Amino acid sequence: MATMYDVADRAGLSVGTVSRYLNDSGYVSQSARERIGAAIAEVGYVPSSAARSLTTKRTGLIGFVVSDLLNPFSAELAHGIADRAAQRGFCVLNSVTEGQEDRVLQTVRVLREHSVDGLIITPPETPRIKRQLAALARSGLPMVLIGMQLRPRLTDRVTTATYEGARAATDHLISLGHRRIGLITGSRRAKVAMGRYRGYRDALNVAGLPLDDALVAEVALDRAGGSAALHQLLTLPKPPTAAFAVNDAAALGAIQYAASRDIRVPSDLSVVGFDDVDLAAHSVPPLTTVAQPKRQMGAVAVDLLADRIAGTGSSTPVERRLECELVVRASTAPPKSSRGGSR
Amino acid sequence: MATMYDVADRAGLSVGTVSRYLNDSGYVSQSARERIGAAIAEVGYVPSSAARSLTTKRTGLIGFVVSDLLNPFSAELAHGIADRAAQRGFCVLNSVTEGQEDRVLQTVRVLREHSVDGLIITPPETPRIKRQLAALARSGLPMVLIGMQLRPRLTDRVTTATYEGARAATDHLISLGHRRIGLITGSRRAKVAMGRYRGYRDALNVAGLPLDDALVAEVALDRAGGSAALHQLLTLPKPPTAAFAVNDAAALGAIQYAASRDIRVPSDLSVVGFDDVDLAAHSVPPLTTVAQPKRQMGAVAVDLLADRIAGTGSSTPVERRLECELVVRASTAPPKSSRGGSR
DNA sequence: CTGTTAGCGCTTTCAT
DNA sequence: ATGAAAGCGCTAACAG
Repeated sequence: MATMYDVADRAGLSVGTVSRYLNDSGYVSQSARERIGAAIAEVGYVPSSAARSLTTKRTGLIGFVVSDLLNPFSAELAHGIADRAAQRGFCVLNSVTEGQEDRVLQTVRVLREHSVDGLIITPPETPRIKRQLAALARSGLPMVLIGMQLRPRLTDRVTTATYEGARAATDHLISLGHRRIGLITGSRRAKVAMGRYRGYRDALNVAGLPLDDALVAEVALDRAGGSAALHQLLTLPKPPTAAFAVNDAAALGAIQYAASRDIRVPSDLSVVGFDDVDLAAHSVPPLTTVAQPKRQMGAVAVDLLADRIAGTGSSTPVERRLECELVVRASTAPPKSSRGGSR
Repeated sequence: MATMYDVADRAGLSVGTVSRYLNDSGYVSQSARERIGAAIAEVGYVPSSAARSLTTKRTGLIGFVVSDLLNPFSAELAHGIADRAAQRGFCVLNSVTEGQEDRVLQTVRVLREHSVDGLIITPPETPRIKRQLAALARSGLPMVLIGMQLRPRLTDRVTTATYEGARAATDHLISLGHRRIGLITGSRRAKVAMGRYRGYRDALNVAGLPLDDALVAEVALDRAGGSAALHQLLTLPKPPTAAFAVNDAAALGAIQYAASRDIRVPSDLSVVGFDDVDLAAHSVPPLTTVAQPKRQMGAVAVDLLADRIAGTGSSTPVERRLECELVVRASTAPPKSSRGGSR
């Protein structure tokens, strides 16, 4: 493997000059540039990142810690991260933790041994992890969290406006003319579902609609749960004409249940989901849902991290909140009873 | 950041001893071990990978070049790779090329600049890429290809037994009692489809069934193509009672077409796909299909690569061929005319 | 069993 | 505008 010395020799110059040429630092005459360029090509020189980082203290590597890349959400995130990272001259090391506490910790150690310049993490929110992450942040390792919050804010963070997303979803149903709207959620007390619940509640409030506890079904947020929830909602004395599920899996489960009962979606019942997983576009009917800007979240995370690494950027932790987008597809329509909906 | 010298000082020993301790090479007395262990903890020492790889010429990094991580196939592959890599002490740098020739080349350069110890690649098979890859292989960079073949065999490779998979799929249909089985494929001449076509043909042959050219529909391998193909097959004077599509997208398209024509799958028509994409398990009805052992492919690729990097392993390129598995779900059944099928 | 020392390939003053 | 030389932190060979 050719080194800088080979290039320097071939060009009849010194390594210092070659180095300056490579890094665009200091002066290099035109003739030198040309000779160096030629020499590099001739000897097939490839810089050694190891040697470089030994002196610069930077590796150009960033780590992305995520529970699972099969999940389309994380996969999109990873893409967003990788793309922007490449633009900014970084390579990304993704590591998968399957949501296991010890794997998070272990993976972070491995990443540190590889001297990553920074970390992007979407971690399970366990106390132990939070503690470890806090320690890491204090140690000065640049990092940005996606979604999670750290006790005293010590790192940059990117989140999405799920509250607003949930409101938009509910508003959409309301503007279609629905007056009884079911909510399919996990525990209302769970942090993740919190914002979505509030969005639903406030949308109802603002529209002057009553908040009926019977219309809130708390279930497991998967297909089976969604099915069960809809069953529960439809056996109510006054069943809803629409349902908002706080994730797509549950929404899809609800649609499935409806199909099995010969309830037509959207003519008999409107359904809205949340997340925009890719199945959502292919369900029958295609699901109206709230999309999080996954790609952009990744890009923003990288920007935050890169600035932090470069020493640019605010001295205090930054928080970037990204908008969600309501994607209207075919699972929502005005209720039967009120043809024409609003307006 | 503490260095090995700090540790050595603290322990009252020399860096040589500390290094041996860290690498389990050479002798280190028990008392030394203890003091070093303590010293490391006290100063919070973390080895510098840069310095290490500068001397060892190894980074512990491997690159995975793939067109797209959103695709569940690649995602699974990536998981398989990452898991096994971690076990064998490697970290993986995945880079996405979106199937673009120049991005493959560029990404490989970036990876080389980061001094990866080896590469795992699933590339688009263009001549230019093949040439570049061949050059790379000759340069001595350990690499393993997944799927693709290089002209004179220069690298390790992992493939799957698609021929056998296609035979199994066809045999399944035959054993169910089907006698007229349509094939939905891309160009029979295309390399990828070749093995699958042959598997279909040979299964028919062995069963003593005629190979009817009219039953082979060559179309684009997507949903629309699958739809069109089925339309074509069903307007035949003697339409088939089953169809084998060489990928799931086409199979799903066929099922969709059937649904639109009120043809019941599987009672009126059996359909088999190939790939086992995750939609396959969720289609209506769930699709019988041939699964490739994606996870295992990744693991095997890493093993091959790691051996190559370690200098272990055969001196000539190795090829590992993995079995496919027929996943029987609900899109196949005996034909109406022959209740009970075989036996 | 342990210490010494020469690089590894590059960046970065400091001279020139 | 360019060259010389001192490290960066570690491993490996060699001496002891």
